[in-house]
Amino acid sequence: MNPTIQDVANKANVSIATVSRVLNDLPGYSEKTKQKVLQAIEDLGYQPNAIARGLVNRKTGTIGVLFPSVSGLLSAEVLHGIEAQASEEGHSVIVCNTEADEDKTLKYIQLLSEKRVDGLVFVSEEVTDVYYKALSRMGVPVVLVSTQSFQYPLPYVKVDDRHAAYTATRHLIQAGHTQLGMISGNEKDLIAGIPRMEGFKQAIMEAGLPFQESQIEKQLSFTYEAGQEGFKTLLTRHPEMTAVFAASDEIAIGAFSAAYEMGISIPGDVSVVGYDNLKLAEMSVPPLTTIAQPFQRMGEKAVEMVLQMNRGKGAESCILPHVLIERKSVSSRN
Amino acid sequence: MNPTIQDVANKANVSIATVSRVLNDLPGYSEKTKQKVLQAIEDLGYQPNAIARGLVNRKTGTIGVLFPSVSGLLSAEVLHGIEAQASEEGHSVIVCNTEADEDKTLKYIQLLSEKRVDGLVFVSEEVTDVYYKALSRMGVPVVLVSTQSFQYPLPYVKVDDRHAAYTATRHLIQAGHTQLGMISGNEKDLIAGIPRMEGFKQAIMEAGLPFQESQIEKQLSFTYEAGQEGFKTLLTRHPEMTAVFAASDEIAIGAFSAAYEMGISIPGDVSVVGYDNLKLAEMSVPPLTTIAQPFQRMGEKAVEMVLQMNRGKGAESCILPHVLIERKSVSSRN
DNA sequence: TTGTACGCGTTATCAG
DNA sequence: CTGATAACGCGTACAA
Repeated sequence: MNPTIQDVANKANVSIATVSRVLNDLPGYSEKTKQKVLQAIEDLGYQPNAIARGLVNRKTGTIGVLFPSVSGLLSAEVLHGIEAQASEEGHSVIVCNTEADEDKTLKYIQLLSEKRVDGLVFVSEEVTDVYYKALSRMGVPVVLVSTQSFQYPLPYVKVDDRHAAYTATRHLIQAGHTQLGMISGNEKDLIAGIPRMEGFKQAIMEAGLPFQESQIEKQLSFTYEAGQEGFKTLLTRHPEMTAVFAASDEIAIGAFSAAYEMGISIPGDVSVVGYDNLKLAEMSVPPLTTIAQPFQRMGEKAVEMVLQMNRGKGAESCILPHVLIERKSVSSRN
Repeated sequence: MNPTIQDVANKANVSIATVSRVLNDLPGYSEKTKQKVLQAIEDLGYQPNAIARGLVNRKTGTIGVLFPSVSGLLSAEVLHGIEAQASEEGHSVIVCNTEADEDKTLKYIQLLSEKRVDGLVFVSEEVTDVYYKALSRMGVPVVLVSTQSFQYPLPYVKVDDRHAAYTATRHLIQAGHTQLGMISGNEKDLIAGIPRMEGFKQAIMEAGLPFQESQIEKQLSFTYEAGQEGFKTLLTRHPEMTAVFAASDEIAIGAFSAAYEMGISIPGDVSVVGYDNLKLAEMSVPPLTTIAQPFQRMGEKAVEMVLQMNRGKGAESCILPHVLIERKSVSSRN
């Protein structure tokens, strides 16, 4: 049905070896035969079969990506970067939505392994030992995005969460706020939970401001609903509060909604700074001041690393810089 | 390196044919040998090579998806549905970001063709004749999502844009509004542009309300910025306006922002209904009343159709139902 | 410069 | 019930 390299060879009156040569432009044929071959390819509408090619080369030109949630605003941006860089380097990407479920994740790793992907990117999820075992059995490069493993030597790309949280909090302090609160996501989360709380605390301590645990409202997730909930309980507990650091943009926007219901003006009564810089952040009223994570760049970098690794070179983990994006949700008290 | 079916056969003292049989549970072997084989597979940690399998079966278990933008909120939801259904049916999906660029799109079609995907899903983009030519050369099922082709017989899945716009507008009218406006996206867009404008007009006519073209503000895109811009010019042109239908949620949220700047209260002064029902819509202040497109279901349906088609059966296009989601951005004048 | 022939890992046909 | 063996489409030493 689809013409094969053999058909091309016949039509051009050469051997398949020669066709293969011009296809991969290797040396070893005259200009004249090259033209004949090219012509035959054109005439037949020949398209090389990447499957057959993959079988012999042991390279599929495909990398797999594991997301805990593909519909998350965040994943979409990381995926964008991954796809761009992969395409740039002539690879394609297979997306997998694990829903943070162990069975599903394991099944996907198995699947990607059978499909012989050249490497994979593991996003925003903790690497448990079962995962690691499955991953290392594949024998292909793996790089982590927006997460990291303390037990296993997997290279990662992320921002410095603690530092970023520090930056956010410091911004609030420099604007003259002294009564600060934080709405945190999951406090069990070793990556996005704890470090951000520590950064918050550190900034406060350094400024010589008083600190007590009740200033941090610990929610279970980083969602909009958590933000609504968290803002309410935080402000009833500490009515004097004048600024809050939200551990994610979604939380921040949830806080906006709660504030609106409570008749609290932002940034008039209380200032808010978020974390992530999703599209959302520029579309809110008021536009959200937030810490930008370079999601797209993170995706790109991860792919670069994977590809570099299976060129034989090792790859070092990297911490990408975060940036504070000033918009309209913080007011100055100076 | 990776154990092959041959290794398993050796270890179990059987032929590769037998191993293949138990692998694909075909009939023809005793329980005893089955156990031996299974044991060998277990011991070796054997994983079938999907590439080799694909070569002989002429089926890769992979489908390709073409998006004009992967980072769009909308694409993320469609992708979610696609991935879910594909995974459900044992397939994986390769994502491609065309950026609505012809060259890129063509290159991707070529790539997917070489990778011998079993079918593909084409999202939110017009099927030009070059595309169609490339597509049909592949000889695999193609289904359109959120778009449709008038020239070519490609099955699609979408909502009835005209009807949905009608529903939205009618909702405004039934709430007692008589001075309606619309912020439209690209008026050249045969799918998302024109039909929605027609639906808007139709609802107004049917209600016996006066209509003039200036009630529709035509923007170039469906973005947030278009919404900001559009709302301003629309309301300066028609200060008497009390309700507006936005051709997308992003436009609606942009309108919220503009309204805020202009000191116009929503829904106090003017009511707004959006279109899409993105995550965004529930997170805005006030929460946005909007037309829900079942994006996830659309993605699912599309892969169902693709898979069904390469089982030999044809697939009919389908119009999925839209639903009006009432939230807080519309006030009643009755 | 060009062609032959083997191998990549499976499935499927056919003979035992 | 089981085992050779021919495809599948391509890359590549090796020979010519």
